[in-house]
Amino acid sequence: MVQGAKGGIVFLGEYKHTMDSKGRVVIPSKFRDELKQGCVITKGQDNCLQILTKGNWEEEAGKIAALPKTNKTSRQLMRSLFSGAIAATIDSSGKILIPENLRAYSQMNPGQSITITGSGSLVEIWSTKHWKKVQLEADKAYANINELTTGGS
Amino acid sequence: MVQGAKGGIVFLGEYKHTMDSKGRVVIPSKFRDELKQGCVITKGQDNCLQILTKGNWEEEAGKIAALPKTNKTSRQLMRSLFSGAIAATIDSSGKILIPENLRAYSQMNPGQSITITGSGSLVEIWSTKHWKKVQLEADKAYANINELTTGGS
DNA sequence: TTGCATAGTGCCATAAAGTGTCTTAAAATG
DNA sequence: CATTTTAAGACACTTTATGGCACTATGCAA
Repeated sequence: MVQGAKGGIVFLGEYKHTMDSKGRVVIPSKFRDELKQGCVITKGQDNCLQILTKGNWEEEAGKIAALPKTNKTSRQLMRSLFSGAIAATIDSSGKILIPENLRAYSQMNPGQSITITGSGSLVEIWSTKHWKKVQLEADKAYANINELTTGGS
Repeated sequence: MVQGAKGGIVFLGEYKHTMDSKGRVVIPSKFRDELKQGCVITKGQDNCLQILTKGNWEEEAGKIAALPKTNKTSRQLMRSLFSGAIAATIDSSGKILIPENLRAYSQMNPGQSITITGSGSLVEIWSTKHWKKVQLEADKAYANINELTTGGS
């Protein structure tokens, strides 16, 4: 809920771009203002990557970092979250570099099409090939939810 | 805990490097600034090595050293921690030497691939072979937690 | 002691990866 | 339709990773 504070749901839309030969992608101009003070890229569900604002990241990471290191599960959570994350900044032409391990995770390759989607409080990046599949499922789920919550606010 | 405060979560990402023929490894450039004033390498959990900043080491070691020496378990803990630790400095080309006893502990050999991961307040070094296993487990643990706390907060 | 073997250190050359910036073309805006 | 903004690709430049080589320090044996 805290993450809803200030400008919670700010990222909307779907954008198709191309990863350049060095593994960089252009961030849609509508997202840049929110992200330009710094952001963190993490591994998301279903092989996508997520871009979090600095604020959202700190909230998320803070929770995990506060866990006791003596506990094995805590250590695993830290390893998974922190090793799969990277701080990034948008360069003067609106691009960010996706590190090699995250490219591998999300199956993005230089020269290929990627899709960037706004997802409320965060941004997701997908290989376009993968996005198409996921989108179908998402639309289907949305139709179901609609039935369940008919008229829902 | 001090590490949770502000600059606590500074080490992020996953880097694959090679141990050179003399047992040295390159520290990823993103970690160097934080470590260049001196760091300590220790035996970590799960057969990894950890690199702590000087500050974190002193904090950690202080806690252990404060334990009652009359207690056998405390004495063992001290021996294990202090005998397995070594102060290190990053050389002019970004490398540190991993002493032979720590290489043995973590099963790293000259010429082989090692993986260096950021884990929030500390850095971990793994033989790549070993990391792959640990990473799977860690990701699984993270996915489980994520399901339970969907949406966070 | 001297010589030898081994471990550790420092530095350099090369190649690969990452970064910054510019140009052109396409798209959006008014 | 004119103007502005954005995406894509190209290129030069910088930084980083790796391997090699030479030098030093240390311990051991002859």
